[in-house]
Amino acid sequence: MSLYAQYAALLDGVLDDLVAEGVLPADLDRKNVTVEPPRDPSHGDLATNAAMVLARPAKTNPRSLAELIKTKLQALPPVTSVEIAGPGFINLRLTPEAWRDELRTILRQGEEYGLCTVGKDERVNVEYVSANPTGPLHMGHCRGAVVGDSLARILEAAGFRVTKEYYVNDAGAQVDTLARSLHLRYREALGEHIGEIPEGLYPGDYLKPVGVVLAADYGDDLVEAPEEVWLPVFRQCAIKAMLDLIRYDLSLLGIHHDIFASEAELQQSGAVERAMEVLRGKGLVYEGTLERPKSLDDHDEWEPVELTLFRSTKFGDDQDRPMKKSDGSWTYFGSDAAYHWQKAQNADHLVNIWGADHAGTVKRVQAAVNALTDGRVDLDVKLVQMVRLFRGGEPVKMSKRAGDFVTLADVVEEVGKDVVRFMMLTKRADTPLDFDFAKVVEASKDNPVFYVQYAHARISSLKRKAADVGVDLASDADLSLLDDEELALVRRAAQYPRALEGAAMSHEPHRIAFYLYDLAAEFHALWNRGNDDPERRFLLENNPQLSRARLELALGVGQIIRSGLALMGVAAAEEMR
RNA sequence: GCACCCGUAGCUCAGCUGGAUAGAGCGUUGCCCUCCGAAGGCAAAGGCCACAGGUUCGAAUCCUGUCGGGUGCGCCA
Repeated sequence: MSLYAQYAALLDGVLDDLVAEGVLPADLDRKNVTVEPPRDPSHGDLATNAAMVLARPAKTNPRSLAELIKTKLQALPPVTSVEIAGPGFINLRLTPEAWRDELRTILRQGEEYGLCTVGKDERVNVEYVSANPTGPLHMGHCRGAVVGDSLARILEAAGFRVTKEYYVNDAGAQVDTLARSLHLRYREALGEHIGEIPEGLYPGDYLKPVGVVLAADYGDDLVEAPEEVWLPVFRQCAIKAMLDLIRYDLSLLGIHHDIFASEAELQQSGAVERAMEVLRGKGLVYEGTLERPKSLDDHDEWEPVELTLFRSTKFGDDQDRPMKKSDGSWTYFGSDAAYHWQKAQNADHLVNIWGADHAGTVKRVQAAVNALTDGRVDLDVKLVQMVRLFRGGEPVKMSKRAGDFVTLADVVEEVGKDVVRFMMLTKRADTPLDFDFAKVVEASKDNPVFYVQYAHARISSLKRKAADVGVDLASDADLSLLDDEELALVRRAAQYPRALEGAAMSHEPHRIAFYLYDLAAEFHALWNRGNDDPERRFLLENNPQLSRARLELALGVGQIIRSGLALMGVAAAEEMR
């Protein structure tokens, strides 16, 4: 239980007492009562808004209720002072020993420190990447991959049971295109000169080795065969090869999904029919026509045709959405509705990480989930904005033709997995992100990756050098030797559990990166004191006891940095090179 | 036309799901350092949180409207 949660519980006890004494009514709603660190540290160690929130329902005023709470809080041993401030905040100060204890807790619990149970063991399905299986992953996929994977780690740390899932769009026209592209490569592997890859097919070299394998397996049997004969074979083979490629790309980032769900299998299983029948049973499916799309110009042609539609407007969508095309095949949304229903069978919450260009389809899928689960399961869609690539300030040019994109594998190879992952989390997901190959590997304070890693490297170096100044790591540290500035760093470290919980509940992994940056900045500031005044260095030749205590502080900070980086899927650096 | 996202310091962005005097980096200005505990340090200036209403003890945060920017709209996936 985090420090703040502990005091929230203590406060709860105080409120219970006040209820028992008849001061407060029993049926008070306390859900808006918080215990937090005050924004301004001069206000104290902890602050609660209890008096302000509860005064009105208790038919009293904040200041007098605060006085009652204050009296009881003062009796708690670790509390040195209680002040009532502003409109009715109650500010607590804790003894230095309380903070020393928190440091001991960090070191004792190690990587367990900060884990919490707000997830209540509920099941969350996080679906991310889900790129079409038509080629290697490129930088457009990278951010969603990192955001989704880090979010999954964070949710797990917050006490959710997490399933990481990838939806394979292997049922649409683009996988037929892929199969045709592969057929060309197959003929090429048999010695045929295929020339330029025609417009509309996938030109990338990555299909060549697959063509070679097929040439070895089938010889020239399928060169002259009609398309309906070879297409299914080539499609299946191409999809499998592309998924292997994608899995490999993801592994470069340390990403491994639990489930790869196939759209084609979903359709074959009859799940889409079943989903539609459920919706039809609720009166949410009908035959009708769509309005003319507003994006069309006046001269564009538009023929209204009768289709099978889902009443997503009942759930706030702009218009009803087709589930079935006029030729009887499923629309993407038709499958998708069934797919989300399938995910919801084994989940209490669904999270999708999507590119921001899919923003327009969020409502209809949420509508489908709501309808199919009768509101039992909620769907949160995190939209991820573009990454703009730069090299030394100049935009990296990419032409869409000829598959000339920057692949994820190339970027990871150039700057490393940890740099890529960290950088992808240095902004909120829904704002565009600039990624400059030169800047992200720069060794300077301007580079948050470096700055956080450098803090951890400094701490690691302290550990290595401890013995040189006669510090015995196995001995107990006398933490009473730490001064106020040093304990302030413990306060910052103790906010890690809050950062984790906030990131989990808001589905915002970037919060961890920002928290770590702040923590690192405060550590560096403390470290820099030693440059002006050698007596304030962490390790002192002539003072093993003080060195031991300060080392303990550093190790605590190092633990938090390591834990936080682990949530981001980033390895902590032992030294900088 | 409609929907979604966004609008916070000169620039790039945070702002802990409604808290106290709105923060950080860059840039600017001024001091200090040039020490491998390297890949700088300290400090200052800089804000009508786009605008106008509303909700309440309290709003950058929630609601409504307006203005401005981005993205999208299809029997594509």
